[in-house]
Amino acid sequence: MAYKSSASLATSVENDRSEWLDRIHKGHCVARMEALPENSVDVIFADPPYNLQLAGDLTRPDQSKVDAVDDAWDQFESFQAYDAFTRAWLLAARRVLKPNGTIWVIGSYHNIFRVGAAMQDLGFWILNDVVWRKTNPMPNFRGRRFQNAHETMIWASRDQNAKAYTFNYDSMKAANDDIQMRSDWLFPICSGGERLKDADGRKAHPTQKPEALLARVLLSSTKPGDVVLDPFFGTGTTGAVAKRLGRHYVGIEREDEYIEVAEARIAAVEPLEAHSVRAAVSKRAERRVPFVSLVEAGLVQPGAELTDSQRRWTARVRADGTIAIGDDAASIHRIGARVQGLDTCNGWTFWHVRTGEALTSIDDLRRTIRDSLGAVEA
Amino acid sequence: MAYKSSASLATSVENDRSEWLDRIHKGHCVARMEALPENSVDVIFADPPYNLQLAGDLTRPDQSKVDAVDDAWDQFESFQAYDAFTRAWLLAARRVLKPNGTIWVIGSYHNIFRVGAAMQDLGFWILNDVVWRKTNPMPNFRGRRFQNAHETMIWASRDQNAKAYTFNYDSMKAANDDIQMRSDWLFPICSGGERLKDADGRKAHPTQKPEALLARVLLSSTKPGDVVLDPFFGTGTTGAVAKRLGRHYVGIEREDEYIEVAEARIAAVEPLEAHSVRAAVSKRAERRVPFVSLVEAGLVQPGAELTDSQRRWTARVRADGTIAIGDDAASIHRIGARVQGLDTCNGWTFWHVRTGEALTSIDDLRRTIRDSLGAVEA
DNA sequence: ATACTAATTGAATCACCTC
DNA sequence: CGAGGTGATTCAATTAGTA
Repeated sequence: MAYKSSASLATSVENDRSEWLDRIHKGHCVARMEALPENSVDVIFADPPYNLQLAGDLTRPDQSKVDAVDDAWDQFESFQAYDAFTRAWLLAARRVLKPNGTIWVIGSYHNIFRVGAAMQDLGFWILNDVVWRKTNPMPNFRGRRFQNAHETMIWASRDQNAKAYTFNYDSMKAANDDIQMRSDWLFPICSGGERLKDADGRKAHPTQKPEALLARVLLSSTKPGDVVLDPFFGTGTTGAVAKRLGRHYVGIEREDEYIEVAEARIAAVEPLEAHSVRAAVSKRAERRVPFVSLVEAGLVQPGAELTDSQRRWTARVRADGTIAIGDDAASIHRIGARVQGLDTCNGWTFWHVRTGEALTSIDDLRRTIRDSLGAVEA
Repeated sequence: MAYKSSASLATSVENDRSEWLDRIHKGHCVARMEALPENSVDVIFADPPYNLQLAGDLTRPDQSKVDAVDDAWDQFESFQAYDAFTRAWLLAARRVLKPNGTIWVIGSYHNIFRVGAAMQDLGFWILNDVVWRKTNPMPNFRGRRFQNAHETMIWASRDQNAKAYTFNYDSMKAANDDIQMRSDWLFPICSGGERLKDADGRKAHPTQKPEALLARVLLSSTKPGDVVLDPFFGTGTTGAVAKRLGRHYVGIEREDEYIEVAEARIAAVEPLEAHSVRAAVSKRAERRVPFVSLVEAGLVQPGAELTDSQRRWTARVRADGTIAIGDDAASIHRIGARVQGLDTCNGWTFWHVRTGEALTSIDDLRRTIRDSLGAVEA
């Protein structure tokens, strides 16, 4: 154990938890983690650079420029350089983790596959991958891909054989209307009053995470009094939520600017009373069911005819969930509007399918789907 | 091209698509893909095995077998073997893919991170990761983890610079009630009548995917008549959906048992009519109509005034199809950009003509021209 | 103050054709 | 093959501005 035989500072931090607990440590994550005592941390939450590799500028349809994450800390020369960085901090993280500790790492498709593979290579044992579905993600402005509407978190134990890690199954289930908590979570992105701003009103950090996300992470996998380490502390969301929930935090951050914001933020946090440290689960969103789901579910066949309640117009259903009159194909709403010469139309109530002599509104068919979805957040 | 100089079978399959198209090829996926002509496939859908204990599927680079064992070192060994297997089939897949082709790979947290990292290492360029959220996933019986309620698909182009891959943005958006399709999709798992059973009533394949999932994959990223390859064909979901949607399929499968089921299944599929399976037309694909055509058609008179929707600026139409403010004449786009102080502007949507008190966008006039052209051509 | 409308913004790997 | 012109493209929330 390199640590025990090293400098007096290291010995002192090991002997006196107050010297390194509930504090932000300035410096590089690897060096600072190496200075912490091994087997000392219950949970790690890590939000490492995503290595976005953005090329040119991107403008919205109104020609305004998208504020890209172009900070120096997100730039790597190559995948190899990113992998080396990833392995280095994961190794240092594993050393400070208790044998029954767990680690969360969040990322996007740009980096999460490399991170996940490195975690497996280093001996971490993946317990779940958890998808953060954003209620309000940024659109895809050029229409060249699917809207990138989620990020991925990997939750892993230190070792394959660690069986005594903390998972508060019952509180997760209770918080989720007595249905076990799924691996896909729905939260808004961090904005509004929660989003930290600098003196000029600009966002203090480009990638601040919502507190609700961190709260569910900590409520699911830590106990009150546990030690939570965040090696990419930023503006301190992990620390703020940990303090509020009665957990200890350890933050590591390189940028003075972020540290300053985080210190003030955490100082203002009032810990909840012990008995009220419970899950705050967002209310279930209303289920939106797109028309294509009716086709996919077989409730409406491709090629079937839709008609309005007066049987004045008919349109034909296509496999991709559009409907067509002749070669004019678009959504149920657009076609409904077009035949009536209107700007808008609620296709759900306008269009019907024939069932024998009678007509059934496709809105009624949608109800069938909604009922079958049951507890799943749409 | 190694292929062209190889055996006569290979030459014949290259020369005659009917010898390898809409067929199931029995054998190992790598060997069978190597026997297909390069640059011949539009889209690949791959559902590779991810049971790390499946020794039979895993071979070292030298093709020697790996013993599946479960202590830590051998776990590492089997990761190595799994990576070698993954790289081998991905390389073979990349060779048969057209330059603007795309590939879908589905997996769970057991394997998807290794697969994704390998794809990036081999030069594939990730376009999206798409989450399949299951409406009815298997519960976590021991209550030691979150319910594993999703799987992950990676969608990638063959090369970083491939910009002309197929993505039916407008189809996806129209099918989703005119909101762009997100990266998280909600579908039930494959069960009930869709789930194929053997003579004893047991499921014919352990990981049969729902047809609705494949339908959205193919409707989003292929055109009618495209060639879809599935190197882990199983019971042929990809083939059945491809045939139904008017796409060609190529299946590769090792097990006779699965091939038999798949053949019968696909034979029973009735293709939808052509008009039901076309993608919604995108504006990008529409015939280009230059502004001067509106002048030539008499829809806009030389000397007429154009104005923006707020009536802030006006420009005068000239007989040559340019527009002018004072002596400053240029295209509808250049002048639109100039008055707004922007780099670019879509003059079609920016400029309007006065019709009495109201304004009509010149884009609407263009539609008139396009409609009349369509009548001539169609 | 209140209600409505307009503007802003968020981890983004975001054209294509012709000359 | 590179330069330059044409022209396609956004969802949910918050915040600012206006009546």
